Amino acid sequence: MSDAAGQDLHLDRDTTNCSIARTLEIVGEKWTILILREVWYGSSRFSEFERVLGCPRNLLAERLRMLVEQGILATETYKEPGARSRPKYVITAKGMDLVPAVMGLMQWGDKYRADPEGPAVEARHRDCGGHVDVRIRCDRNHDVPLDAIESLPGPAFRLRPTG
Amino acid sequence: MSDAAGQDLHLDRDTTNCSIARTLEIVGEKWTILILREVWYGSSRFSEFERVLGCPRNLLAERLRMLVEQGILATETYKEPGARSRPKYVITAKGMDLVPAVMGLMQWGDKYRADPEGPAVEARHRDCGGHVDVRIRCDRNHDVPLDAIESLPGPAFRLRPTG
DNA sequence: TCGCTGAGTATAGAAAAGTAAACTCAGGCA
DNA sequence: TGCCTGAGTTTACTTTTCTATACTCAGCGA
Repeated sequence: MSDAAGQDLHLDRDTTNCSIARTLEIVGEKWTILILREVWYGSSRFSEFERVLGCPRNLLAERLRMLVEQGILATETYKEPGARSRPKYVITAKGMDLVPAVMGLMQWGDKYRADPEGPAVEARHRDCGGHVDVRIRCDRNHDVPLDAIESLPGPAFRLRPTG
Repeated sequence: MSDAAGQDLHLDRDTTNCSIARTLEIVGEKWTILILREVWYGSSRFSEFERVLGCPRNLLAERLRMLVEQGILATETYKEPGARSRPKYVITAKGMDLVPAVMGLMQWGDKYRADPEGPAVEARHRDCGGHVDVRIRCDRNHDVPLDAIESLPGPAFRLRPTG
């Protein structure tokens, strides 16, 4: 964004260790974030995901497998009376850490793509009932406006191998 | 997340007006977020995107067209001395509002998928140099821990048409 | 032991998305 | 006039996703 960033994060940087791209490798496929949304809203069973998402079962199974493999969801078992034990999916701490990203998407949709009445779902602070939103802060506790964020090369910054 | 949310945001809700899904309709396709990342890091020209992303031109053209159509990017012209005017792409306020979502993805990648040395890019507060991160706050200015967020039906909440 | 149920797997055909490479087009300049 | 360049378009091919349906498998209860 800044001139400094523009100069330093230049066109020859190695983009293979980009944190954004690496996250998208895991959650960037269709359905994945929507599955997390449903977990977050309270679903945990295969049939629940299938019903509310209306997504193909083979893709659902594949995405769930990947999310478990990545430690974003974990499997537990549940047992309805008179039925055998079956697996269910619960979110892990690693999965919870995706909440800010997903809430960021939600906040943008609320602002630019909501129905005239407003959003379909509201996020609130359980303790005080206040409406929550996603903000950028710095470690000196300033609220950082979007245009005051500067992107600089970090410790793993590399140039692209020439060729 | 909460029991209340689990009860209310149930399996028969209408998911067609979900803000997360609607945002993903626009930025959920491959390359789109990476294009925004590059705009954010300072690129603006077709050839710059192509070079740093290594993505196919037809998709790049299509994604840029969509981002402009959605008002996330805008076209301007630039002119190198001795060359004719050509288009370039700049981010709009609507596009800047996607920064929290993208920084959320970045933050997760920094935490769980970074190289041993650390992240490739660091975001800082331009005014104080402090490292920035994405946080959830409520409108009474509490810092909201991820497990204290409650999702409730909003004004546009609807049940799915039965059938 | 038989049927039922939730949670999948298997498979096949159609549509959408992605990739690679060749081609176009406009205008400045030699 | 003809060449060069950035910014695309076109086309052909491959891969991924989607849809639909059929099938499996384990264990509880009748």
